[in-house]
Amino acid sequence: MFQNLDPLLHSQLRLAIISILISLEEAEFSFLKEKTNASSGNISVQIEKLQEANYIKVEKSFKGKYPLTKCSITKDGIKAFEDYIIALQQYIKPGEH
Amino acid sequence: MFQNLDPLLHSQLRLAIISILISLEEAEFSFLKEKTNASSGNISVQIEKLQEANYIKVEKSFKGKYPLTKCSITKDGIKAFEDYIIALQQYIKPGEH
DNA sequence: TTAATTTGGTTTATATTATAAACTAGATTA
DNA sequence: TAATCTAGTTTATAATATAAACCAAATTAA
Repeated sequence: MFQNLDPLLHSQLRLAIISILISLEEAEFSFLKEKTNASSGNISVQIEKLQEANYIKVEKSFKGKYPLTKCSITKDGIKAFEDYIIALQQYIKPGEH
Repeated sequence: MFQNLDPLLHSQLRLAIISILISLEEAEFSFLKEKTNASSGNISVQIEKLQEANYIKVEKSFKGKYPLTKCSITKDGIKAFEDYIIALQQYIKPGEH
């Protein structure tokens, strides 16, 4: 009846991150932070979780002298996001029970 | 950019409960348990939380000799569910960032 | 008739998550 | 050279979800 909702995506902040990355080539740490209004610490932790699951790729470099973290979504991430949306439909579409 | 997702509804089990109740006059404890595949304990706790928030109404009576718990959604619950869905659109609709 | 099982739950404990606070390392500005 | 800023990470705490244990009464089975 109700499919499970991928717990990795069923989190406000991680869902927002994936939602941004799905329509962008890549995004910087600070960009994600600004768009999501999350704290650095929270973003840092959630990015790591998404990376561990191979939903996103994280590249660390330098912009001039400052560290720079760029994130992009992976194939697995796209798949997971699509699956999540499909599962979610069952919860938010009325009249299916 | 991203609206907050009501944390009371952004939970797989509570969302499933509300999703069922939105299209039904009322539902029994055991019905909700069966449809959601959750444990009694989990259902019990989540029903209480939804009730505390006044998202659902809980009526306790007896069916013959056994206790019977019936749940139904309230106006507040309907409003919260609708708001949740609207907020959620921003996360799952592509190309809005 | 009494022991085991079932119904319909609640309470409590534990595991998982999310969030906030503190911290790091180096760069910049005053 | 002291304070502040960038760009984060690590650690601690609070909140949540889930599982396990428990309860009272009813039923069934030996």
